[in-house]
Amino acid sequence: MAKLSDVAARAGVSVSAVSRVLSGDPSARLSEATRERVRKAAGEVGYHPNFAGRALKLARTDVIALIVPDVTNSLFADLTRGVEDEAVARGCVMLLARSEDMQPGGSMFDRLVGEGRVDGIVLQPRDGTDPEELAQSVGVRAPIVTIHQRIPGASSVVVPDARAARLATEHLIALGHRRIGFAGGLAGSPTAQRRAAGYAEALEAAGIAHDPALVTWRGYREPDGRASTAELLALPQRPTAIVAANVNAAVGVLAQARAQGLAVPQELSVVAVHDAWTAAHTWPPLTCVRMPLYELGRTAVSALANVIDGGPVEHRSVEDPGPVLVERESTAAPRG
Amino acid sequence: MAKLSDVAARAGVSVSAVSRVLSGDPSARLSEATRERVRKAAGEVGYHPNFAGRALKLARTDVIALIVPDVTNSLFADLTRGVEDEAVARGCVMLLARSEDMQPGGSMFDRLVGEGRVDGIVLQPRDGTDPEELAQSVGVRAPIVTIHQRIPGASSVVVPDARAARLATEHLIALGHRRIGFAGGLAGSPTAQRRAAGYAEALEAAGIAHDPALVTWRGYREPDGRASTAELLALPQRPTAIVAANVNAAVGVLAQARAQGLAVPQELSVVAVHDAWTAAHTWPPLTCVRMPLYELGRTAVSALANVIDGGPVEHRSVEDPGPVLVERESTAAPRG
DNA sequence: AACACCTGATCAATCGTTTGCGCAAACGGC
DNA sequence: GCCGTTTGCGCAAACGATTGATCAGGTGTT
Repeated sequence: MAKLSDVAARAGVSVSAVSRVLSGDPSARLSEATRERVRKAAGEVGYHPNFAGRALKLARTDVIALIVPDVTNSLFADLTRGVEDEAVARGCVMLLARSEDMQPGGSMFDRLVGEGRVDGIVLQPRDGTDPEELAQSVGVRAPIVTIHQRIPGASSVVVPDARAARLATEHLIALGHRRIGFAGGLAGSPTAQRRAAGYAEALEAAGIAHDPALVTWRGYREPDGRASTAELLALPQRPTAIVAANVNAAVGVLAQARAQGLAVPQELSVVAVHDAWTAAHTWPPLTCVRMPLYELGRTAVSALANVIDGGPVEHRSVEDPGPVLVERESTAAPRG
Repeated sequence: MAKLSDVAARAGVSVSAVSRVLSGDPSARLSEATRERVRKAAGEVGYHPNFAGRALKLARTDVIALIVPDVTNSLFADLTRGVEDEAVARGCVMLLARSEDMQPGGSMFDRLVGEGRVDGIVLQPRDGTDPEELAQSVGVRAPIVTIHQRIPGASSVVVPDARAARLATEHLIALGHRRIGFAGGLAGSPTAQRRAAGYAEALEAAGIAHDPALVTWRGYREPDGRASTAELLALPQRPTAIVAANVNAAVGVLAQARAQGLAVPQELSVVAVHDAWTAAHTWPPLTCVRMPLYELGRTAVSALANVIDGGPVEHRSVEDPGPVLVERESTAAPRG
């Protein structure tokens, strides 16, 4: 692989001259003729700056890591694109890692951060992790921004969870539903709490009494949605509609409804927070509230860049675009 | 961040002594007392070898890249785990990249390979890419192993596609089906051809005539499955069952069947090659042939390690475990 | 007493880039 | 024709880890 000295030899100049030309150093005083010769020589030998040499000198890798609980969750498609687009726009490459082996304090975390392989981290903590404990083990060892959740001492970015859940709930109310269940996330999860709050707001605004029995706290996975639904449908006065706090859980809601012989949307309406590839291919296709996850990714990287550059800890919320309702076929007016 | 010289100062020895102790150099002559002091000092200052320094000296990063067409496809969950497990077992970290911006010759490819950020690449070419062209642009610029598909000059690893399709087809034949459609991948795709061959083998073994009209070549995505199904169901003598060459396409098969008012499995049986999270949550849940994708990942990394160490180009097929049929609810005996 | 030899550890060069500083030559003002 | 400034470029010192060569003492042999 061609190096600076190869280019220098070919162009008949010194290594430092080449370095300055190629990095576009504005303070460099070099004649246009020389610059041209250098660029030509670099092209001819196919020069690419050596990553290790540069990283060693600059103490910067231009790599940022995106760590999510499960890389293959279709919900992360948009997020991933957003992170990558913004990273590329800033001249960085994105390293995607699974958070299973990425528990802070774990050996993988050490390899990334401790060995200086990445400049910073965008971290989506696994649902149900304790923020204090997380902050402890992450320490100040690397610039980090969390998404969906705050941990002490680190920047964070969130999406308008409350607004989204409120939108979903209002959609059901507009259809005429009065008894609406909420299949929520884990009680400890901040996103779950914000979404539950949005649900409550919508009910209150419509003058509907808030019945705690209609709210479950199971989690975001498919079996959680199933369990929540079983619980809600066992109520003496069963709901005519369910807001699922997550699209994966919503798949479980549909499954449980089918298992109990309830037709969706005729006998039970279902609306989910989040949209994903899968949502359009369930039966019936799920009405969803699309969240600005692409922008979440871009914003997170932008916040991370600030921290890397020594900026202060900050907390952002992605407000534009806001959540938007995507109507499919899982919601309808209640019967009778 | 602590460096070698910090450890050396604390232990009262030279930098080289520390390096040798910590890297476990067997040819090093150092007293056990010194070794102990060095290890203690390293632990106290929290030493982690600097990635860039090491990479520069050794011309090795211990990073391998996994490049797939779409990171969020649930089919890649097992593959990803396999690649990562084997990488970690060999002391490497995995860098996961999307192949959209990873077209060989593209800027991202240059950054990974040209700048020496990775030691090698496990590449799953996007379906329908031309092997010749791909080989051209990849060149010999990096150790590379492809999966599912061969390109000239590079090692490759595949799974038993023919056996899998044969297994799926035999399952339908055992249920009593005689007129079986095949919703295949793109005609140019090697995996699609192998699967179609397995389908044909099963028919022949059962003494069923092979009707080319029953075989489509649309692709592996959901809309492709839908289109294939529409085509097959429009046949004068429609099939009673369909083998989908891919689980995503199978979702499309289900959707189209539903759109045409056909009950699955009563009026149409569906079986898919590949298993994934989604397959258990469609309606009805899909009968699938599970492929050894985890082992595919491990094998690919192992083959890549060989190439990196200067070994010859080789082509492997993952035979153990073989494909296995997972019966769910989308297949049944034909009516009447 | 002279010699080789082994042990335990250090010296110094090297990987490829970046960058502060120095040094000529050219230039302009008087 | 002298001096100060600008222009154009090269020298050399980092960055942190690895490793062949080297060296100072101690031990054993003749």
